Amino acid sequence: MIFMKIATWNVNSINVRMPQLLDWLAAAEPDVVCIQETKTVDENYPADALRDAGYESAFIGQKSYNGVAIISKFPIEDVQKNFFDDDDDSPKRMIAATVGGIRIVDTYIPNGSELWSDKFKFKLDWLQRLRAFFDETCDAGKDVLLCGDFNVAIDDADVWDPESMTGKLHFSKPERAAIHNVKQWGFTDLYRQMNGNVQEFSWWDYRAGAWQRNHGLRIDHLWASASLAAKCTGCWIDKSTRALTLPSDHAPVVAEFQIK
DNA sequence: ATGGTAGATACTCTA
Repeated sequence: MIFMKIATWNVNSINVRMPQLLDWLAAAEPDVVCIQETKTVDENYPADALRDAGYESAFIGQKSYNGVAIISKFPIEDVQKNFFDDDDDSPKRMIAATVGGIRIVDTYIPNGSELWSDKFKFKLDWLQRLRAFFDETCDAGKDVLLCGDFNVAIDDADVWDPESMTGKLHFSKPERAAIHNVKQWGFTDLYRQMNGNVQEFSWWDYRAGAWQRNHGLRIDHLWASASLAAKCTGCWIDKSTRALTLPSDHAPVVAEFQIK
């Protein structure tokens, strides 16, 4: 039997988080990690240090903001960076690649800022384009994995206080409808499939003691097509990194698959 | 059209 572990982690600056990332790679031994918010231009991406740790990289970054990477112990094939209708000035929020026969799409879905803002419109539009990307380039009958920082909580069990969160950013009707439309392409939420309706979070704001009070949200997700979901043997949130000094505000989420 | 903190860049924006 051959197992494959695939993780998603918003590291909030790959260069700041590099010591923690290397420690976590050694401890958790994932085969693939989809990384978000690298926050660095490609010239400063730590490809050599990751290669020394046993991981090849595909990455697309920019100054200060955004940036995504897929790192893997196995060969990375057929890399696509951003959508076809993006240009050089577009925020770097998507990278897709094939690893071990699985089409992996790593996304840093826009935060949206405020519900009345242009950035929120951009978030909804970006989610429409993500759905179109799957319609145009992927086969729902094959092994496809969508993962990343979705910046959307799906249901009540994904938020620390559903009542106070309803209608707020990350849990408003329009963004939940837009992410649901992406899911309708043919995805299964692996965390829910493997854990039922338990309440657990993947992100805690740096402010207001959110971590200490467990005021979190589950906004980091791994969604699989039917054939890939059937191979999943476990999915968990690794909260150990969030308790470290100077942590990312997001915890890694891991899924394990039996691929043979 | 809030304050709390963290990160990158250059003292403000984004999350």
